[in-house]
Amino acid sequence: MIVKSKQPNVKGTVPRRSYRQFCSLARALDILGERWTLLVVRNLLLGPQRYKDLLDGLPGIGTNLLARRLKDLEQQGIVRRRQLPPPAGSTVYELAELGRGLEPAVIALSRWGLWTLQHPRPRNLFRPAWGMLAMRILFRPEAARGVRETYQWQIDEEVFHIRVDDGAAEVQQGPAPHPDLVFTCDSETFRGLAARTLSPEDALASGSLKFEGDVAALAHFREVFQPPD
Amino acid sequence: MIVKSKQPNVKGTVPRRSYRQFCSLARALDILGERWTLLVVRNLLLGPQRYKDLLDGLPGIGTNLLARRLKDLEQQGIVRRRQLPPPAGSTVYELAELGRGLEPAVIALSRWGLWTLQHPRPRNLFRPAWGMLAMRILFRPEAARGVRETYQWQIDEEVFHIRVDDGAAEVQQGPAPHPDLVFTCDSETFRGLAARTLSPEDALASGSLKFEGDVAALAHFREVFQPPD
DNA sequence: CTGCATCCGCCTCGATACTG
DNA sequence: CAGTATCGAGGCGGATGCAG
Repeated sequence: MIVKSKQPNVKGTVPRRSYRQFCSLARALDILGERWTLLVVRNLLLGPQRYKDLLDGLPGIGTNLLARRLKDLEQQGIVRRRQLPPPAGSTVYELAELGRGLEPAVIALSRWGLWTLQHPRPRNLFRPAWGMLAMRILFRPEAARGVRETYQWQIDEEVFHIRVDDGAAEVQQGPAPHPDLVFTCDSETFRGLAARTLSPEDALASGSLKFEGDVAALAHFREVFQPPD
Repeated sequence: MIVKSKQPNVKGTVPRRSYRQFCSLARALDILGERWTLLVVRNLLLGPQRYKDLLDGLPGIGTNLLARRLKDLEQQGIVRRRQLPPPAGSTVYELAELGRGLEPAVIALSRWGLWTLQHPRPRNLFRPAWGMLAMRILFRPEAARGVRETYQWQIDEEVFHIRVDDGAAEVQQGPAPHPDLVFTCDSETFRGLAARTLSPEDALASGSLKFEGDVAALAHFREVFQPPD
């Protein structure tokens, strides 16, 4: 005789599959362990996104699956659905407190995965937003003591900024009010920088990477975002 | 026309499902994101395990799935298969360098998941080994400066130890040579301690938790393994 | 056009049985 | 003890439908 461990599957109240272990890792994976879930969180770490933005930023996800993940994440209190004020009026998804608390875990997993970028797969896509995650990985809090600067990155048509404030760093999409430094490059160059297969020196020397701003700020940036070698 | 992105699926050389993104998080999840994989790593973080130990420590996993996960993890260089020297002679699985590098990510995810233990699910199982993971989470490096002690935990029939060495902590299964402190309790008590629904004071007062050793070491332990509140 | 819902084929998962 | 073989159920991926 087969005993169903799940409820009769009332539509909308599906009791998610669970490891049924009293363990914080297992419980975390009950919530985040399904396919695409952590990648949705990754994309939302840069700021609120519309449904369409998420679809574009998650190439390969099915539109149905994205909808389901967002619904689950919202129900779990990780993601919040919000209407932008007029005249925009569009709905955006953003991380709730619980979701923002995932940053350390996302960073830790990404840092572990850094080695894989040395062995690139043939047909892998790249988005500048994912490269900004690498910036978050390379950030060294102890080297940022006393530093209070904002760095802006313009990669092709996309803009991001990093706000460093004395040991803390925040990476967000969009321009910053008064950046101390503005970098400009194309997506290909940024890809190399993020994967550390292209050194900043070479990129600056070849002109594929340009910067505008104080030279002292550039020195700070290079000091603060250094690989742990 | 439908283009198959995968190879003809030759047995043994299956090209694993991939997000196909040039992103360290996506690549990490290509390797670790499938069901049970990180839980296998969690169990191996406490030391080498036989196949049977892993099956017991991962209730709910199918034996076929465990075999497949171990094979994949070994091929990825995360897990190593090793024969114990005679007279034991049994095969054990242990983490390779790459696998040991996963500890920060596992800790980070577990720490995020700690809040879930306040809302226990009805039929969730518990193993002392999972509680030792909580110990690793509660460890505060800055409070362990200058501390160089070993704490042993005897939970029902299982034994673990924690070696603290000036800002670093290592949690392993089995007894320690010369522990500075030995705790003894049953699984139920330990579960409450790990979930922080039972305070050490109450446990010691009620006698469900006993300790043997130096009182100064007990003070150190309490200082070093404190919640971040 | 955005923001989903529905449908369908395939592949992974989970449970059990079985073998060296 | 240490796995392999088998098979049904369900999650996933891709295409398409549809309402605001």
